[in-house]
Order: sequence, then C-alpha cells, then structure tokens
Amino acid sequence: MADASPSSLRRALALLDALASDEAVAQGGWGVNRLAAQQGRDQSQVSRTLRVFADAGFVERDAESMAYRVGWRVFALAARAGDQRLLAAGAPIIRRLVERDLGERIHLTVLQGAEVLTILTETPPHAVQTVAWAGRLVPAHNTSSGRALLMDLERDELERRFTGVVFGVGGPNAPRDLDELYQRILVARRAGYAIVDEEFEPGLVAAAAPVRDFRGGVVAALNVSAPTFRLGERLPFAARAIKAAAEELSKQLGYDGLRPRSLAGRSA
Amino acid sequence: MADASPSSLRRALALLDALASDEAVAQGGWGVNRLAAQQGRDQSQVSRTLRVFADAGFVERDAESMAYRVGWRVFALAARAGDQRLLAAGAPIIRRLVERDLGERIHLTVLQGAEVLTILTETPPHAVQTVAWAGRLVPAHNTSSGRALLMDLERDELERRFTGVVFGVGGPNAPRDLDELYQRILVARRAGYAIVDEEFEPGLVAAAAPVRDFRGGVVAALNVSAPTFRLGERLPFAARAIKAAAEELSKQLGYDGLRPRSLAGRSA
DNA sequence: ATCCCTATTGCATCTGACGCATCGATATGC
DNA sequence: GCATATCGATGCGTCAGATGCAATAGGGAT
Repeated sequence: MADASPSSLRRALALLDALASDEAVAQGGWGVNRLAAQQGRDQSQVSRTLRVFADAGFVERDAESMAYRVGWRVFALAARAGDQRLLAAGAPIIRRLVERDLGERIHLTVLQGAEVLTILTETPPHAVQTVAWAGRLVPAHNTSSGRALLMDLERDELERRFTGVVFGVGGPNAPRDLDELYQRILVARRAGYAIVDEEFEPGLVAAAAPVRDFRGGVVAALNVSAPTFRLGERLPFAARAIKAAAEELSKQLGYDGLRPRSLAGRSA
Repeated sequence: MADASPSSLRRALALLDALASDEAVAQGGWGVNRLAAQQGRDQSQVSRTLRVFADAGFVERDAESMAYRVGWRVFALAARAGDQRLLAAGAPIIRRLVERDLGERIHLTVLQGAEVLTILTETPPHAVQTVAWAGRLVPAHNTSSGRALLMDLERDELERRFTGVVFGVGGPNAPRDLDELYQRILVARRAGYAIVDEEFEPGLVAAAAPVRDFRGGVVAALNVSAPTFRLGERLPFAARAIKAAAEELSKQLGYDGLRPRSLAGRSA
C-alpha cells in the first residue's frame, strides 16, 4: 500500500465509487457539488471529470436534477466481468436452498483480497428487504463465506493476505488475530463447511461451504445467514445443506471431487 | 463528436472498453503489449494505467498469463446501482409505452415471494380511476407480470415457491393449479412474453415481458393491463410492444441478450 | 429586487502523464 | 551453452493537461 501511486485516474475512479455508494444511490444520484464535497476536491475538476465519464457512458445525468449516476457502460462492462457460468449455475441452486431447504437468505460470494464480495442473493419471501447485498463487500475473517473461501490457504498464505487487516471488529466472537482465524479455518476444512456464531454481528449465525471449479481451487462460496433465534438450532443441518448445494454447484463447474486442493486460480 | 476533449482519462477508459471487446474476452483478456498496440499507445503508459485500474479492482490480472480482464469492482458498481438504474431507465420507457404505443396503464414490477410488487406506474391521461398501484402487491400466479417474473423457473422451483398459495382466485380463467400455471409459463417462455385473459379479474386482459440485468436473471417485468373491450383485439400487438420495451430496458441494465439461462462458458 | 444555491468556464500554475530507453524475466532458436 | 525475441516494469526528462482559484451564469427562493 505504500506504493504512493497518485494519479488523477485514481481520483477519477473514486468518483464512480462514490456514485455507487448506498447514500448516493438512495438519493437518486449526486450532483457535482455534493460529490466534490464528499471527495474533498474542487468542483471544477469534478465537473470536468464527470463530463468525460458522461461522454464515455460511464455515468449519466438526470436531466432535471442534474444529478449524476452510474451509466449504461458500467452495466455493459459488468456483463463481461462476472463469471457467467458461476452466476447461471448458481441461481437455481440458491433458489432451491431458499425455497425448499432453509427459508433463509442465501448468498453466492467470491473472495476479493481480504474481503468477500456478494455476487448473487436470494431472499425468502417473508423477509423484509432491508439491504441490497449484491455488490457489497464484507470482511473475510469474521464471516462464514470468508472462511469457506480461505479454506485452502495455509498459514503463510493467510498471513500474506491479511497483512494490515484489523481483526477483532464485528461480533463478540470474531477471531482476534491470525492464529485464531487459522485455527477456525482448520476446523472448517475438516468439516467441509464453515460455521460462524456471532462473529460478524451480534445475534447472527451463518454457515458456508466452498465452491470449486474444474481446477479444484475454491472460486466461490455459498452461505446462509440468519438471526440466532431462527437458525441457531438448525445450524448443523443448514451447514450440511449448504455443503451439499456447494458440491452440486462445484460439479456443474467441472469439479470432479477428487482434487482436495491445488493452487487457487484467483490472485489478489 | 469531434469535441476535442483530450484528457488522459478518456484514454484510460478506452482501455476498459478494449478489455470488454468480444475479441479480448474470447481470448481470456489481453496483455499490456496487445492492448498498447491495439490502442496505439506506448506500453509503458498502458502498464501504469492498468496498474491503477487493477489497484482499484476495475481490472484484474490472470496470475499466470499476465492478461488483464474487467474486474470485480465493475461488477460491484453495477450490482449496487442496478435498482437505481431500473427506476431511472424504466421511467421514460414506460412513459413512451403509455403515450406513444399503447395508451394504457403500464407497470414495472418485481417479484416478492409468490406475489408481484409494483414499483413504477404510468397512467394514460384519460384514465379515470387513479388507484395508487405503486407499492401494491398482487398474486403472481394469475397476473401477466407474475408469469413474466417466473419465466425462468422450472417445475420444481415453482412448486416450492407456491406451496401454501391458494389458486383459482381472481378471474374466471385463472390457473387452477400448479400444473396449469407451469404450462402457461412454458407458453410465455416460448413467446418471450406472457398474456393473461381474465385471470386476475373478469373483463381484464394483460401482457407482460421479463426484464433481465447484466447477470442474465429476471429482475423485473413490464406489463400493460386494460379492460378487454379496449385492449382485447390489440393484445398481440401490445404484447410485442411490451416485449420490445422490456428488451430495451434489459439492454440498459447490461443484458447482452445472449444468455436466457445457463451456458455462457468461455474457452481457453 | 437580493440572496443563495447550483454547475460551468477562463486562466495561470505545476502535477503527473507521456515516450524513450533500459532492464529483468521467460521463451525459442541454433 | 549463448544469442535473439517477446513481454512487462521502471527511471527520467519533457510538456500536455489536471488542478484550484475566481469569475460567470442559471435557477429557485424570499
């Protein structure tokens, strides 16, 4: 991180991120001033930068409110960014988990550095749709998905990936250091699934299992999470259901079930 | 378009575009040299620019081939801004359908369990009754929107979703059981749109088509509904118009029109 | 009318993007 | 084995262009 790579490009990209923030989305986009203030930059430059983005279709502007929001080109690019096979094969499996097996919110996630990115979510009908999880990043060290995604890593690889990451945040049982995390990963590895009890957030339990592709490496994770009072007792059952579903998805990605571990494909 | 707005940002964004080209995607991404040559730029600068993109997650690099491809952050941006865009892009399309094409009430809806939630409505000027449809829940099994939203589901998924739901209520032609519903969904799937004739309410016909996002899944539906005496004869025409509009909206959400479900692998 | 908010534009300053050259790494030929 | 080629990263001097200030212009409000 000490690479000190300034660049106007970095500042420009930060604008896109800001426009995709919950707050900005909820307000139907942000104007130049709002953005400039939030980014601590001069309005003039934000205005000029956004114009370039707008010309390229990366942002677009509401005609009357003058507010900018994420543009069509980002959506076009996104279709090329995700692993389409994972999405296509994952969708029905997730739906089945929600509807038949667990009745709780299910996520399909991938690892992104020391964080977990949700790429697909299915919510049970009764749930009050609170947060849109897709596209969201959560820590890897105190979530079940994270633990499933890290399942193949050895101690030293883990260390490298988590240098500079602050532990101990989240729920009361979150691992406080790398060793604790590694121990819990070992437990998950033996079971074939990860269980998390009030590590991410108080009152929340979760279970996750790794999804592997044809190379045998972990490429994604399936997980369920719910309040303790609803899922707590069924958690072992839920974990097994998640694991079975993850194995089915893995099979659809060409995993033959014989390679427990090889070097994972994705990089930092 | 010869607006002489140079900027390095414009050049940087062109790199993303290039990485999203069919050719680049088909080859599993492009290396620095390939990109530089294709863009007519110096390798050094492409290398540096891509590093910034990579740090921000806008591109990611294959660990062994060194090839860059569109990264997770683009996906995340699209996922988080998706709802916003659905509303923003949907509004003018709906308005146009009402004013130019059909002159009847148009709805934009999403699935909520076994029901359909209306999130946007446009009413023709001549309409008398102004029921506030937005925010309203109606059954999914006997509405055109429902049928469009369920279009991808297989028989077993449908079964799970509708356990406990009472059929046969509504209009005279409402599906009386799950099999009937599934048969009609199959018909809709083949046509690409759903038509409903006095299923929800006597004297009411409707047509709907699914809206898909960059992930390929159905995220919403467009529909028109009106009294039989006004729309009955034009219903096939209306259905085609709705379908075309839904496809346009899908395109604006990054749907490339190529993957209704599953299959979209890329080769080595 | 003034006041306040907004976004855009003119312009001088100097950051940082640029191209050239070099260097390390991996690959292919002889 | 050495030579040659390819590809990506980096050091450096130069100048395009990003930056910030200030001025401008368009709305709404009161």
